[in-house]
Amino acid sequence: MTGVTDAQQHAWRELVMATHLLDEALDRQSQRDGGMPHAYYKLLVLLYESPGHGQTMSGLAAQLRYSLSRLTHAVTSMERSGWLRRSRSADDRRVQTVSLTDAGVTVVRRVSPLQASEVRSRVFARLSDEQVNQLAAIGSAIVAGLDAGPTERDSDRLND
Amino acid sequence: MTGVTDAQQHAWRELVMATHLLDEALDRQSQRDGGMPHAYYKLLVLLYESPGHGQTMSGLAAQLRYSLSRLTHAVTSMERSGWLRRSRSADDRRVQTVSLTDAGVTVVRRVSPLQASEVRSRVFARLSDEQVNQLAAIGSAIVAGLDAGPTERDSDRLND
DNA sequence: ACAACTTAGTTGAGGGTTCAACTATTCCCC
DNA sequence: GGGGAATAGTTGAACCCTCAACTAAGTTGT
Repeated sequence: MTGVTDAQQHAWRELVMATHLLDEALDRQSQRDGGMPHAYYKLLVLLYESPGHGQTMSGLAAQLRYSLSRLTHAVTSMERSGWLRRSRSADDRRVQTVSLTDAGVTVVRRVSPLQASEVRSRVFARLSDEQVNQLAAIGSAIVAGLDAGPTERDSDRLND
Repeated sequence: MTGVTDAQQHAWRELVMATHLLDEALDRQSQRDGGMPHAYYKLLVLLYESPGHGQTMSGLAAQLRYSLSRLTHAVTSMERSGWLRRSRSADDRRVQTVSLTDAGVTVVRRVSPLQASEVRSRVFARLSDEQVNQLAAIGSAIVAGLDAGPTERDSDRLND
């Protein structure tokens, strides 16, 4: 008795398909407009919104929920592309501070309106204001459920 | 004037984070319980639910919204793993029919309850019945907006 | 002050996905 | 019935991500 209702089953399938299509659409658009995967673009945007357009590797990884390894590969690649630069911190020499270059700032400013327009026309055009609020609530519940790794799976005390 | 409201912005960020965490969680779980990425598991499930546990490449690709190339690579890999088998159709020799092996059936039956339990405890445990219905509606609106590729992007007649 | 531990980040191998080019078969139709 | 065009699927290279092992620098306890 796994106890998943039909309504849950249906919602689940829609959700999984929606996330699949969303990921594809985002990647394709970031690739087309910015020449990078969406995961990289999110990193640029986060840097853009950070004080001084810069942050440490660990800080970025924590906010994006990327592994440090993934972030290292990403930063290495984007550094080659000229969008950002690394610099070792003076007081703690393990720490790398990553910051946007001018080219990085430029690309964010160029791509983000395109991204916004696409999001608006392909997603929000079909949702009522009420659904937008529902989506925010549901999204944050899902984030809460998935964030911070696998806890107890078998014991499962939450809902018996 | 990109015209994205604050509420939309907020909902968007929750949605993007939720899909990111969801993808990661699904992949990690499929990898742990079934030794394959979630995209592969979805393919097995679709085959499992198909008449005779079989379908053509194009049929699978269409229902999963995978490219044929992706599907070819996936099927090649899963054939090596022994979960499915290809066979060329007799009447149209371009067509490949893919079908589950006994091992494939077994792995679906073994993994799916684990998957369901995880989904229930990590996602649906935090959503009310009403939110489940809202999620289904929102998910299907998003699928509708993203399915069937980029149409007009600049003209954007839907909402002016 | 030295060893053990923790924190910050890197590396490389392995596997998955995309994209563009390609083969093979069937359809259309004149 | 033969020459395009469409359909079905494959291939290989490039790129991204994961995982496990690793280096380097700081922290702690004694």
